[in-house]
Amino acid sequence: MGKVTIKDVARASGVSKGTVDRVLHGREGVSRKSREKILRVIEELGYEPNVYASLLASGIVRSIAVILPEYTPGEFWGLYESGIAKAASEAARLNVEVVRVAYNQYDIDSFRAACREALAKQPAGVVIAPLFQAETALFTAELRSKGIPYVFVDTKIEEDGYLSSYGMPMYRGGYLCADILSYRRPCEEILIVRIERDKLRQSDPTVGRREGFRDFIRENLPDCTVHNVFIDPKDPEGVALRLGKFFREHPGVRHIATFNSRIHLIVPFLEQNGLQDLTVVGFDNLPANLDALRSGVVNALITQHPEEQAARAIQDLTEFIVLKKSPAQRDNFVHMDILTRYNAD
Amino acid sequence: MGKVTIKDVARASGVSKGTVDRVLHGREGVSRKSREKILRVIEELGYEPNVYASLLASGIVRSIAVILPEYTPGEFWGLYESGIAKAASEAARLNVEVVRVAYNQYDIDSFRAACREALAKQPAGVVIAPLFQAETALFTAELRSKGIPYVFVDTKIEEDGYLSSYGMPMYRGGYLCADILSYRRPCEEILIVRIERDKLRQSDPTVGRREGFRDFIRENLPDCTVHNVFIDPKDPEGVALRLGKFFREHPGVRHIATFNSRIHLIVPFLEQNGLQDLTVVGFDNLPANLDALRSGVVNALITQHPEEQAARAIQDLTEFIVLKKSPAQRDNFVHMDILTRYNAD
DNA sequence: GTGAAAGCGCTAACAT
DNA sequence: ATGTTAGCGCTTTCAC
Repeated sequence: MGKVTIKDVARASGVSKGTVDRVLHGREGVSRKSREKILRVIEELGYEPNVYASLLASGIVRSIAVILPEYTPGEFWGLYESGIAKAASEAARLNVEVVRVAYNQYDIDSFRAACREALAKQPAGVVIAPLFQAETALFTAELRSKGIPYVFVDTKIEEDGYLSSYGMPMYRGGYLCADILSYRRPCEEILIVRIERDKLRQSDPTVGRREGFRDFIRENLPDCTVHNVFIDPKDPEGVALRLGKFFREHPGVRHIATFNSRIHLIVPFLEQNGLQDLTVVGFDNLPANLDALRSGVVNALITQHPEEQAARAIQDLTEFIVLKKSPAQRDNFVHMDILTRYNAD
Repeated sequence: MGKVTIKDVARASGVSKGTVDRVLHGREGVSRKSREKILRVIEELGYEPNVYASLLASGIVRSIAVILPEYTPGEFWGLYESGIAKAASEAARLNVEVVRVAYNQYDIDSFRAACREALAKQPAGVVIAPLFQAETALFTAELRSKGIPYVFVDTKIEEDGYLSSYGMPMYRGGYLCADILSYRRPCEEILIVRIERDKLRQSDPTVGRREGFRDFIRENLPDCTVHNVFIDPKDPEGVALRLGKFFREHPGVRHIATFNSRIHLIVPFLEQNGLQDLTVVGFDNLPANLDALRSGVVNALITQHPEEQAARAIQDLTEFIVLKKSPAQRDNFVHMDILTRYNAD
């Protein structure tokens, strides 16, 4: 059972292992007669090749291109790294290497260039965070035409050719955010802090959260007013100025949320102005966010698990590429965790 | 990166591969000095052993015991076979063999004996369908004390030591069954056909379905009467007699369901008595059930995917045993499919 | 066309 | 206590 080797096939066919290998890989230079005989024997004996031994001997290395936004240390996209590293070392055992391609998430040309660059590496598979939807659709069409499998992380786009997808349910995340925010005390006004530059991006990944948030408010706190303030991450002074102005005009606001990972950006302002009696909720376990959680400035963080997304994306691709095994589940929503200062560690 | 081999470690340590292998496996006969040097080099070089090469060379074979109820051809538990076979051939590539242990699902002593038998095979892992709950708890406690991982299929028991579990959401299945049954036309009376002998079993796996069914009726068809008829699968004539009696007493009944896989047992009776204008719903895609679906006697089947459960259970165990990889998800509910004559094939 | 031989990373039996 | 060797199942040169 399953223990038939190439040697057995060779012996039973009256040829050498080399010849069997040739027909196994459909290579030239085997007589019609031998080929047929060998094929018959394979059938009879129920021979199945051992992928692992094959990989070991051939040394064929395939690569998976991982296309993600570039980041500076401490930013959201950096959270994927540990998962990528872990999965990469597993994949290495199967002769699959992981190559990184980064793009500027605010520059579509950079995204296009990243796609070209990835393709140039002749990957056997691609992991991609599709921040530019239309552009991604063009790229995946090309991947499909080349027969290259791909998986989405962070979000997916509406199409049907991907191997699997990993992401967080955005709408529910926003809904949950509103729930947590209003849980501790009644809220009549909420401040949403948003990123100025996100307006530039074709697809703002936080729209789903915004909708979920809005629906929760509509259903549960119809009298609550939601304010927006836009800030620029690169301009800390500007952040302080805008928030200062806002709180002078709206001194009664006691609830703040962000729909992105940047809640930490407002921490200095809150600390410097002694604004302690607030309820502050954000997303993602960036080191800076966790610090703010521990110090009590931020009350709760909703986290997805980017490292898990990355690891499983790479794993799915690796297994598909070398073992031809399809993932157990195609669309995967990672679970959300709610972190407070009491379970931050 | 990840490409450091035992040879590299040997060279850098100034010893032979053999010695490196010895420390890698904590075997005797290495000088303190060499051991420390080698350990240091392993650390520095970031050496990680290649499991696949190791397996290939050692030829160590581990086994997984699969403990399921025995069955005769065409019965429910036979549906697991194809999944077991498939997973077994995959596992074989990793030197894991699957051994079967069967028990009589109506005889607790037989179940106990099966557990003993499985244990005697010194398995590296166990797959089990826990039809006897209390008895299973005792067995898994023993597995835990021996450090043997196990996974549940079909149902799980309430404890916390299993590696993963696969099953169908019983309650929802029953709820769905009632929905489908009452979909086509109003129903005032329903006949549930049950198995006489299931009373004997300590845990009837269909109770969950019965509850879901009952709740649907209560919520949506409060005026509907539910009848029960008990039959003995081994006594076809008795089946006909009991059903005949029932329909003489309740000629208005137009809806029939089972909560187990045995809907096919009532097909001969329905055919022989020309009872065509009924709505009949059952569970599981047994060959006999599919035939009844195609011929129109049964209107719908709700199917779980036993073969998928088995395959994934074995896969989880194999990966855990040889690669130390934990399953992506611990509790898994397989999806339910609704089969009618139009999508039976 | 085909066989023989070496080698992939690792293990295990046998030397020394 | 350590090195050498053969071999796991398969691939890949290199002969013939």
